[in-house]
Amino acid sequence: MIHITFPDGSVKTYEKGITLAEIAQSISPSLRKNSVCGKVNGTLYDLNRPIEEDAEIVLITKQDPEAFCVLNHSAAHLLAQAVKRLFPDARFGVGPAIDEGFYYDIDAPISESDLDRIEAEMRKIVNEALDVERRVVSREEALQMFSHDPYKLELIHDIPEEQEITVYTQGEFTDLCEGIHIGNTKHIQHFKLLSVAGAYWRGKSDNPMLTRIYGTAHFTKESLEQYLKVLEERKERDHKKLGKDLEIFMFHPLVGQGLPIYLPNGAKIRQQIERYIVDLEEEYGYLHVYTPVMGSVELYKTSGHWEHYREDMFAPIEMENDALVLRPMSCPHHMMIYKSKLRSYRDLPMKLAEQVIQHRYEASGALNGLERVRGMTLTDSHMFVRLDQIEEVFRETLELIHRVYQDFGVEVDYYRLSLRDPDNKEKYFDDDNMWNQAEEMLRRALKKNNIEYIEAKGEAAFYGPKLDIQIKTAMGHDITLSTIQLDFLLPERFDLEYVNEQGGRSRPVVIHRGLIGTYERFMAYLIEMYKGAFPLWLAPRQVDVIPVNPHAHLDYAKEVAKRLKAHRIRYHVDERDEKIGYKIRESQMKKVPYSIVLGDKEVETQTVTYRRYGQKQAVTVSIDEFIDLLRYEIEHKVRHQRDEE
RNA sequence: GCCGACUUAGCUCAAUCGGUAGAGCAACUGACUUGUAAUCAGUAGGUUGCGGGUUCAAGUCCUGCAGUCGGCACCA
Repeated sequence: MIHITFPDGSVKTYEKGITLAEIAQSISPSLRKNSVCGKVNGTLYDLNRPIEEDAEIVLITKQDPEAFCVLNHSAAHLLAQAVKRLFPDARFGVGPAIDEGFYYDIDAPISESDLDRIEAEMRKIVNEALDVERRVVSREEALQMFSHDPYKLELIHDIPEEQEITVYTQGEFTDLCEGIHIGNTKHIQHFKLLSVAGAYWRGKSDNPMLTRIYGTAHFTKESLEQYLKVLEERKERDHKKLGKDLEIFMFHPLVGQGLPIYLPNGAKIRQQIERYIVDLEEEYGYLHVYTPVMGSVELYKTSGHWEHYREDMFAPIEMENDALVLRPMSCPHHMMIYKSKLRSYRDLPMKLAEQVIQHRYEASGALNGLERVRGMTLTDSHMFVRLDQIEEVFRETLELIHRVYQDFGVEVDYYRLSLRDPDNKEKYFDDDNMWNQAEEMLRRALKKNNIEYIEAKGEAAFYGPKLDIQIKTAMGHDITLSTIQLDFLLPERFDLEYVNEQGGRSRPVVIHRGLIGTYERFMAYLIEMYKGAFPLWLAPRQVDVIPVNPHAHLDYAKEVAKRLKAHRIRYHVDERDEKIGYKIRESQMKKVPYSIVLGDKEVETQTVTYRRYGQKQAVTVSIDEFIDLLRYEIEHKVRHQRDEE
């Protein structure tokens, strides 16, 4: 007999070898039905794995987040089994659960058109109701079992000696796997295969490419349908689609890949952002500069960028006595500004800022609408500080970032302390002392500001560690929006100095700061977040002025327009001979924040009747009240909710 | 760059087995004179991404290239 302790502290005795499934059943059949797996003394257990000794147990039910992961991991095995039946020669890589579902990497000639029949085969296996059995095998046995599958063999060889090797079997199919799994294939009822893609074996581009099949599995039909609806909705808010519909930006092959053109609407939005940023930076004591879009190759050799990023730069233009590149970043230019005269400790911190036009030769496959481009503008800053100023500048920079986030409604997903990978001597500047010092300083600054963060090895810049602020886009992409980077290297490379209090020479530290990343990526992010319905202060057109009868009410419309213009409100008077419904519809589809209708009633009472984008009701107010309303909303950067949401 | 899919009018999409490229919206012209999400009629709009091939005949089949998208790798 063994003693089982439950989460509430109660203890019961059971036969040795009892399973979590049986324990759950003994409590209530519905608990058994709702359980997916469990923890035994802190270790994840399948429901049907025997418990051999006294243990504390926790049952994991369908409502727990881990359960979704277990279901999807099991769905991945189900997928693999189906593929194996249809493609007997298939070889298998790995097939984990991910945030929204699962995938399996498979070496087999599968294309999107095969998904339907693979899915049908999966349903067949579900109906076969195969038990899923866990088994511990010896290393030799494992090597024997997977002798036909080079990928699995590689995985087995990488399992540490002391670690148990487990396999899971369902029907004729066995997979190398740590678990945990759902006990029977019949429990995987609601799933869908979504797409196929190429993926390098083990994520290394030197390795062969496998076919990755993505899918998603859910416990209920409703949950699956809701998720598929979310995917549909994402398509609707894709910045590439909205950017075209709302005439915000365009690309054209004749202009060049990854080189965006801002249309008048997009230019207006960007202009508002730019004004806002520049004003705010001014408030925070930044000094704005302009530097050229090119730089000599020598400049980038000095900084070290040439050595590290040469491949990702537009090729040099060879001139009479010089070789020039389109600059991929502005750090070296700003270093030169610092160096242009002798600085005193009293001059620091010196915060240079610029809206930097820069070009990077991104891989063609990396380009993605405005999110990843080759020609971009970065809100960049380089701050030259003394060692004792690092913490204060860091704090102030965080404050600035958070203020911007608040005004735009940006939500932080997580903070990432990006560190070097000490084993990768190629990628990172080799000076342990410098790295350790910089990393420690960043950690301390983060702690002082009560920022919770994760540490990520191998994410640092070549010249130093950084804090990256990660955002989840409406499309589900994880992007770095802001970044604060500590740099001891470039001051060294450029031999930067200041005269210290003792009259000697000291070296400043450089803090690189990205505030909203590039305008391009930020625009993409905003379009998706706002679903194209920009808040009033950013909207390219703020008010549509619609006379009921273009003949009878045009004079009044123009009078109102004149008042709007006096307050720098961006408006358009719709003079066309169309019905009101038609013009309102168009105004709403263009997501103009305010549509105002002017007819006999308004002329008589000197009022306007407005309708807010996305809302149904019309409100009549005096012209003054209307303008006050607009001005309030612009000044406070109000973000609006829609009726239907 | 790699794997896969896609590319037809300004936009969204049709075109059966290879057999005369078509619709809605937008644009333009005219009528209607409009009170909150599409008034009616007409006109024009195409080297089907670009090039090569197979065929009596190619939007459709084969092939090369380009671009876009979904991923992977990359991301100072």
